[in-house]
Order: sequence, then structure tokens, then C-alpha cells
Amino acid sequence: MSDKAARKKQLILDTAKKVFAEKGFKDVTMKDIVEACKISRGGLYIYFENTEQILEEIIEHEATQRDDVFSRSRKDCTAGDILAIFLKEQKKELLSTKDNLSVAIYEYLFWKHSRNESCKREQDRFSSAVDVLTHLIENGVENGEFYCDDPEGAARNIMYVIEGLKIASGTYGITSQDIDNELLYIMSGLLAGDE
Amino acid sequence: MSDKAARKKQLILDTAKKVFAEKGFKDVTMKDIVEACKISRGGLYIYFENTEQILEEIIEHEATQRDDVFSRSRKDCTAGDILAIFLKEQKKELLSTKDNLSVAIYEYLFWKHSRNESCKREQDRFSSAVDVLTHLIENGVENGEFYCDDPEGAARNIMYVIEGLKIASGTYGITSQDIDNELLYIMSGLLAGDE
Amino acid sequence: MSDKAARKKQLILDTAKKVFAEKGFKDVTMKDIVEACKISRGGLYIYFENTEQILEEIIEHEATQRDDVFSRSRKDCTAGDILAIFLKEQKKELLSTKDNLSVAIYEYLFWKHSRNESCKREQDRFSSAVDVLTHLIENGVENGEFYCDDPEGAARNIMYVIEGLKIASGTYGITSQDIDNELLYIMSGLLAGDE
Amino acid sequence: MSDKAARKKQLILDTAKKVFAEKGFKDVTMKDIVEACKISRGGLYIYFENTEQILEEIIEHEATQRDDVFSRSRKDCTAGDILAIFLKEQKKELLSTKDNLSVAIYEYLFWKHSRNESCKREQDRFSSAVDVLTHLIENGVENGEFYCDDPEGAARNIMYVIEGLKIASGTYGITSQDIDNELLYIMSGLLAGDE
DNA sequence: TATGAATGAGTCTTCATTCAT
DNA sequence: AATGAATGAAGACTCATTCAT
Repeated sequence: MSDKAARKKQLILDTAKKVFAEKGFKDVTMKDIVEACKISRGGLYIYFENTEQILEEIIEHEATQRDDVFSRSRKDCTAGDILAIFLKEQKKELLSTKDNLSVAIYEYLFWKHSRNESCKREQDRFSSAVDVLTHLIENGVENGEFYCDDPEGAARNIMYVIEGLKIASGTYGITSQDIDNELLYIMSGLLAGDE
Repeated sequence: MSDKAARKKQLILDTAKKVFAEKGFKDVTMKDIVEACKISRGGLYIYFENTEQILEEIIEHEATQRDDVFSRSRKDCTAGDILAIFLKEQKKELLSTKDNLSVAIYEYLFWKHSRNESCKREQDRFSSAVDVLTHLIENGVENGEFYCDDPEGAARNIMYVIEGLKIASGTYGITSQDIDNELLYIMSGLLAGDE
Repeated sequence: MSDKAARKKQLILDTAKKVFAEKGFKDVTMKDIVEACKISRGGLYIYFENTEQILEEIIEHEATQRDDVFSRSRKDCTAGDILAIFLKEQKKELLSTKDNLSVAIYEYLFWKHSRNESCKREQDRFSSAVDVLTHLIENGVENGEFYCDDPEGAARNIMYVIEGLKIASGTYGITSQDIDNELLYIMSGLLAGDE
Repeated sequence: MSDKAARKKQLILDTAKKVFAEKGFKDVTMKDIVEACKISRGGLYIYFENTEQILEEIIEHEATQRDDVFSRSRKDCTAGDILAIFLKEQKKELLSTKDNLSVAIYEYLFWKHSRNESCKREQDRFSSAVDVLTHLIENGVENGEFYCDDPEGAARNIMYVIEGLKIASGTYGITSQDIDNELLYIMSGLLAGDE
């Protein structure tokens, strides 16, 4: 029956994801999830102890499922193409209001951090993204596509801007145009050497 | 008695600020503030209806008190000097763990945004910061200090990076070195034309 | 300054009466009255200890002011005329929604009775009304206007019906027609002997 | 478990009824009922949202359980017998101090009425009682038992007197003798034609 | 007298969590 | 495994009442 259990657990995660996307992290109660899943109060506790654990598994699961732009990219793509695809991907995520977990994740990370619990995983995710971008930019520089003195600095700059955009999207709101402006600015900075 | 009342209100705001800095927004209850202020339950309600109102007034008050780097800067400062001071100020704020409201404010803005209430004021603060930076960069370009094709884009880039850094500081944590790296990257981008 | 105090007290009573008429007895708080009177919280306590005391004084005052139909009636009125006037008066009171204290008084009497405190005054008011009606009917019988075997029984019947009508008016609501029907029934019972 | 739940709900209703009978409506808090039922604070909220809802269900339940004098009466009863039984029933209810909900119900109806919520059900109960009494009196008139020009008027008169008696019982208090006097007066009015 | 800030008790209400079935 | 009733702790909120000014 472990199969059935796994399916139920997945059902909970899928449903809970919508709840987190809608209400963030702190406002979501076990009761909310129980009701959204239409299962019994006790039933939820068989699988998860609290909302924290649920969100963690959702994040974990997301990370696994998220197909990596970089690993997917083929040999015949230039660094510029890959970066463009990556940025387009980010834009899509920034604009998705439904299903957008970023606010929930921020709230969750704020909360962990304020309790002095580390969020190593998220930090790693950030650094590894920086690493990948760094390599990409280096490649671009090598084959003359990009012009950049400090690939790592540029990579970090891109990632911080993306964080900033996520925040803007979860607070004041952000338009498609706003995002384009930022992403174009980034691209043009790397291509500036062409001039 | 209005004078005494004003002083008491200020005492509450000052004390509550520490509580928000420590616990964020969502975790702070009226009870927390009552206990921190060492006043009675009902006593707090004389001045404030809920934690939202308290945080709002704190933010308002902060904004009033925050002396503006730009307006303070003197005639004999170059654009580069002013920008450097501005960034140093940001750094100081990013590193202040005590008294740092940014997490509370983010939680508050997430919450308002998720309830479809606008946060015009914060949005304006962001845009006006962008405007000021834009002018500053333009001045720098005019007198040959900076090299920049798109001052407004650069200004926005700076602001988004700062947002990203705030997030990093409230989540994974951030070192003085990390901040320096980012700020130097920004400065070097503007000075790049010197080469 | 006792004069000024008396005027203030009267102001409170007049204002509180409106509040009681609108909200009944149990729902009225000292705060409600303070706000309606636009005086200070402590100020009210100088004159009254609680809402019970206020309502009591209002009732007292009402009773004093209410000009008595019977004592007002002149020599040349027949018993039938006086009774008709009395019933018309009752009708007016039953239909007055504004300024109608009856619900507040009932709530107050229920409350006193449930605490085993007597409401002698109200009880007396009822019996004395019965007495006066009894005499009136007796007079009417003597001069051949009315036909009635049991004047006291008839008087009591009238008073209970009026109580019943008050209740109906404070609960389901009552129309002018409903009242007329009842009052006519009463009158026709007394005049029935004419046939 | 729905069976157990139903029994628990009933237990709450039974216990709450005693509380309402003792304290009326407005003075009863959820806490009072929790304590009377010896259940937990949250436990009560599983079944009822507020005291209003509880009293409503009690009234509903009472109405269902109340076995109707009229429908119970057999063929060989005369109209006079049935009316006498009905009035005796009313007397019993008027004298029952324990278990007497009338004050609570009046407070509840006052409250609803003052909030402009209709109390259709109670109003209907009144009118249907009037209807039944009207038919009864008509029957009595037909077979010569009663003498009455206006059966509907008489029926309404009886009902209003009963309301008046209920009020008297919940306020000044009332003796068995007082009730007898009124009921005899009513009966004698209908039998008056015998003379 | 008059004010209104301050207190603290009392109630409401919601949930996390447990547990018998 | 699953259910959902039950518990109790926690926090919100409102007022009656007091008291320094």
C-alpha cells in the first residue's frame, strides 16, 4: 500500500502548493491544507508534522522537477542564446501569479533565518546558479560573444537583480515591461564590448 | 496630556520597532508588543488597532527621520563621492542585524500585496530612489566621472541589486565581503569608461 | 453649581434615553452613553454608577412627566370617552418606534427578576392602572354606558392585552390595524350589553 | 460517529436550555455553556457558532417536541374541554420557573427585532395558535357550548392575554391565583351566553 | 468637577495536536 | 491508514472602573 500512500502524499503536496502560492507561508495553517485537500485532520499528520515540513518537501520536489536550462541546452547554442533562454525562463516565472511560490519561500527563509536556522540548501542553490552563469559568461567571453572583465561579478549581479525583481513582483507588483527593461540592461552590459 | 500621550506613543513605536526587527511582521502579536512595552493589553489599543498600523507608523516615522544622503551632500562632492557615500550607507543598513526592519517590511508588503492592497508608498520610495540615482549618474557622466550609456537603467540595476542584497541578508545571511563585492562591481561598471 | 450639575445630569438622561430606545437595556454600555453624550468616561461616573441606575432614573422621570389621561379627563366626559382616549394613547405609544423604551424596560425587568430583585414600582404601576380602569368601568356600568359583570376582570384583561401588544410590537412587529382590532374588540366587549 | 455526535449535540442543547432558562438570552456566554456542559471551549464550537444559534435550535426542538393539545384531543371532547385543557397547559408553563424559556426567547426576539431581522417563525407560531383557537371557538359556538360574536377576535384576545401573562411572570412575578383569575375571565366570557 | 489615559478581567475564536474508533 | 471529535493554549478585543492631573 506504499504506492497508494505515495500517491496520497503527492496529492497533498500538489494541493498544498496552490495554497502556499496563494497565501504565502505564515498564513497557511494545517487546517487550510486539510480543507484544501479534503482529507481528515488526523490524516494529514500521518504524512507531515507541520506546514514547514510540507513546504520543504514542495521546494525539494520543485527543484527536482525543474528542468535545468543549462543542462538542457545543446551544443549548437551560443552562450548568448543560453543566457537569453535562461532570462526568458526567469521572466516567465516572475510573471506567473498562480503557482508562484516565491513569496512563500521568502517568508519561509526569513522565518528560518530569524530563528538562526540555516538555509544552506537555498544558499547553495544561489551559489551554484552563480557558478553556472559565471562559466557561461566565461565561455561567451572566450568565443568573443560577450565582453566582460569580471564574469563572476556579472553573474552575481544578474542573480541579485533577479532576486530584486522577485521581491518587486511580490510586493509592489511588476509589469512585463519592467522585467524586459532589466533583462535587456543585463544583456546589453555583456554585449557592450561589441560596440 | 497630549504631550504625554505623544511621548507614550513614541515609546511604543520605539519598542515595537525592536520587536519587528527581531521577529519580522507576521510573528508579532499585539501581546508581544504589550509585553515588550510593559503596558497593559488595553493600553496598547488606545494608540493602535493592530500590528499593521504600528508597523505602518514605524515605517512612516523612519522615512521622515532618515536623513537623505543626497540632500545632505555638499557642493564640493563629486557624483562619485555621493554614490560612494550612498552605497556605504546601504552597506551599513544591510549589516545592522539589530534594528533592521527590512524583513518585517518585506513580510508586511507581501501580505498587503497578497490581499491586493497596494503599497503605493513603498513603490514610490523605490522609484524616487531610482530617479535620484539617475540624476546623479547623469551628472557624473556630464563631468566625465562616469561612463554610462543608460543612466536610468544603471540606476534601476543598482536598486534591484540592493533589494537582492537585502533579501540575501534576511535569508541566507550575507557577509561584509559579499556586499563589498557587489558594490564594487557596481562602481567599477560606472567607472569602466576610464579605461 | 448644583444647577449646572442638574442640567448636565438631565442632558445625560435625555441622551441615554435615545440610546436605550435604540438598543434595549443589555446592549447598552457605559461607553455607549459616554460617546452619545460626548462627555468623558470619568465624567459619567460622577453622576451614575452603571446603566441600571441611568435607566431607573429615566423610567422615574418618564413616570413623573407622563400626564395622566384619567386625571386630565374632565367632568363632561363619559366613561366611554375616557376609555377611548386612554386606548388611543396606548396605541400612539405602541406605534412610536423612536423614543420607545418598552423593550429596554422589559429587558431591565427580566434582568432584575432573574436576579430575584423585585420590581415593586412597575408592579404597582400595573395594579394602579388596573384599579383606575376598574373604577372607570364601574362608573360606565352605573350610568348604563357599559355592560360588564366583572369590572376588575375586564380591567385586568385590558392591561394584559396591552402588555401582549407591547411584546408583539417589540418582537414580530405590529401594524396600526392589528392594534385597532384588539382595542375595538375590547371596547365592543364592554358595549356588548347595548344590543 | 454521527450518532455519538448527535447525542452530544443533544446533551449540549439540553444543558444550554437550563442555562437560558436561568439567565435569559443576553447574559449567556459561550463560556457559561461550556462550563455547564463540562466540555472544552473549542468543543462547543464544533457544534455551534454562537449562543444565538444554540437558542434557535432549542426553540426549534421545543416546537417539534411540544405535543399539541389540539391534535391530541379526542373526538369525545367538547370545545370547552379542549380549551380548558389548553389553558391549563398554559398555566403549567407560566408557573414553571425551572425550564421556562420565555424570558430568554423574548430577549432573543427583542434583539433580532432591534437588528431588523425578522422573526417570521415566532410570528407564524402566534398566528397559527390564533387560527386553531378561532376554529375551536367556532366549533363551540356551532354546538351551542360557547357564545361569541367574533371568534377570531376572541382567539386573538386570548393569545395576547397569554403573552401579557408571560411578561408578568418574567417581570413582576405572578401567582397561581393571578393566572386562574385571567383564565376564568376568558372562559366566562365565552360561556356568557349561557346565562 | 471634569478629563481621558491606564489597567486588567472577561469573552470570543481559532488552531495545533491528540486519540479513540 | 484514516477519521473527525475533543482538548486546551494562545491571541484578539472590549469595557467597567480607577486615578492622576
